[in-house]
Amino acid sequence: MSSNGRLTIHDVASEAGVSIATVSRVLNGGGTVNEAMAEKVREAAGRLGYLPNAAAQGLASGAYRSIGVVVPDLGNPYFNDILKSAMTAASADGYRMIVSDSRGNPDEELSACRQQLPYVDGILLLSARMQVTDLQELAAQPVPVVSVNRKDRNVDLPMVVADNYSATLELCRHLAALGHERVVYLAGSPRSWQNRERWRGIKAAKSVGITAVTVPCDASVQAGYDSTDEALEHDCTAILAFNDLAAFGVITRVRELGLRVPKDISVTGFDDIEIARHLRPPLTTVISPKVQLGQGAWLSLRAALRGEKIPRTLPIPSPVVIRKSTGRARARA
Amino acid sequence: MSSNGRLTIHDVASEAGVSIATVSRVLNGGGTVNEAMAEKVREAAGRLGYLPNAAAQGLASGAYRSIGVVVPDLGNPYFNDILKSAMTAASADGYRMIVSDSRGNPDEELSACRQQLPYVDGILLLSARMQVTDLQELAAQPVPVVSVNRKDRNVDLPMVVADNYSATLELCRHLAALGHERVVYLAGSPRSWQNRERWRGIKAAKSVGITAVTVPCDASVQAGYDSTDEALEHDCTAILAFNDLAAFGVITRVRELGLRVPKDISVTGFDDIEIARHLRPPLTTVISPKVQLGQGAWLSLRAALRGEKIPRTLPIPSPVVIRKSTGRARARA
DNA sequence: CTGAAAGCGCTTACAG
DNA sequence: CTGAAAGCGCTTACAG
Repeated sequence: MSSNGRLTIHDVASEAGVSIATVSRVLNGGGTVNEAMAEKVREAAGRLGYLPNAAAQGLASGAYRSIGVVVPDLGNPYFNDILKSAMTAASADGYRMIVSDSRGNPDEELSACRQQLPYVDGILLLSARMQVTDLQELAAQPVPVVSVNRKDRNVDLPMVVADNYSATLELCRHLAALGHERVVYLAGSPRSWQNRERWRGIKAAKSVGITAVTVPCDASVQAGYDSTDEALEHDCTAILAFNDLAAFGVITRVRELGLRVPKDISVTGFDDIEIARHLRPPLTTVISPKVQLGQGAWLSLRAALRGEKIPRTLPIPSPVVIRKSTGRARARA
Repeated sequence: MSSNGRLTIHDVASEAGVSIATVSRVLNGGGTVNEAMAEKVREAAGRLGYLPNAAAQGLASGAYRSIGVVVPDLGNPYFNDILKSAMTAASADGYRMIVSDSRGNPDEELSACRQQLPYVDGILLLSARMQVTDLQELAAQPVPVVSVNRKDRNVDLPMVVADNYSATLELCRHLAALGHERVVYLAGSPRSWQNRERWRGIKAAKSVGITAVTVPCDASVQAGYDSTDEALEHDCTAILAFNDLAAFGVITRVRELGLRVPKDISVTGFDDIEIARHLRPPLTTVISPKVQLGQGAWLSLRAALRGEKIPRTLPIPSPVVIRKSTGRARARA
């Protein structure tokens, strides 16, 4: 046993009376080993409770079996659900995850990636907010990187994205069919690709007769609550919130003002988090395919690690869920 | 540059015309180095964009600068908030985190810890559900482990815990003062230490005249919703939900049944997540000190890494927040 | 102050 | 089939 009290491959080797090379072969399935010997090794390893040092394995083999994940905000359930799904898939393949929180800061995002590069096999980038040139820098280095929910035509990286644009356009079609013409979009962060895509979808809805204005907001209940008064000044019949949390805030405030949802005003969210269907009225929203995004991200990264050819963009559909927070447009003032 | 395309310390050394030992000293501040030489090294490292391989550093120095974190459910915002807070503190000290999700499974919890042991400097265990004997096994090995929100008198581990017992007792005192006598506790997982502590607090409230029965529930909106009918059969005047999400479900269901909160029945939660104050009525709950738990966990672990003596238990107060979902008890049937 | 060398715990050609 | 040895990219006594 080494001085710091942890077992090494030498302990197992001497316990089993074989060389460390044999121990390594038995435990990793490399080469062929005499079955009796193999059994002795397994037995010794089991008795001692030996587990190989991953850092040493990585160094020796050149494969660390670990991937770095950079997240804008670990406190946001949306990212956590994607992270969880990716982690489940990755750990089934024997990979562990080193997680960094960039606190929504583009610089920290890049520096976290750079730091991880020398000792991970690949990197998963969730909703990257860094500059295009920084993304290009990452695309140029030898460690595979997969970008989730951020697409850029000028970046050569596998990109797994929810189809925010089509989803939002679909949401608008639903509103148009209910007679809505003038809506307000409560926007998320301008650095967020998803926010830009949603706004693009809303603008495209002009083709179905929807005119929209933007009011700055954010991805929280409080932000939705706070932005509602300004939204209502625009004499709209529907408010499209950046996400479900903000929509929750909108509904709370709208009711405080004595208005009814959806009779006086329709409200929509985005993501379909658990509480969406429990709100009163239940929220019309868009299902953000978090599980598929996480799995797709891992599958893309794994393919890249194996040197397989993969499509540059993997768009994942985001279906609209119509509930009770949207209804026929009232006549405007 | 090595064959896999990543820079090594040798690249920097030859670029700067010095030995790798000198590069190491300059970059780590070990020993004294001639300033002109040091400048050349820094310049070369900067120009090449060199970053040391953490696995190699860990192997050579015996300190991996990484800690393992085992979480029951990465999809639960409660754990994420603690994780985020601990990560912020740890990364300020130069430590990274390897995160494992045990999916609420005690066996996976233990095996995740065992796997991490050979290549991390310490382990953070959130709301461990494993058996006492397994915890004892972890306490016995050389890598420091800190347990968050799980206390056991028979385990010799630093334990950072929210004072669930006192908080729940306090919550009951508040209800007693409003005339409540008979309440229902919608319980969380029986494997959860926090659940057991909350129930202990409620039982202790017998001293202030509160009688309670337990109805099985869980930590989600849906579970709260589903358990409400059974709770109401117990002819109580207040329902104490395991957490805020469940309380949300309770309120939704109670209103569907035509009852008013708090006029007909009082409802409380636990955690004070963001939506708690946005519910109608705003929820009386308990602040779960997630930030302090995360920070406290890191400080304890850091102290252990430094070999400092630390108190075995660090209890963190959980203040009650009284809002509008609790009111005077109605006369019972 | 600086460098050559040993060593961290593994894997993997290379001999035999 | 098995072991001795080189090497992964670093750090750190040890000489000088």
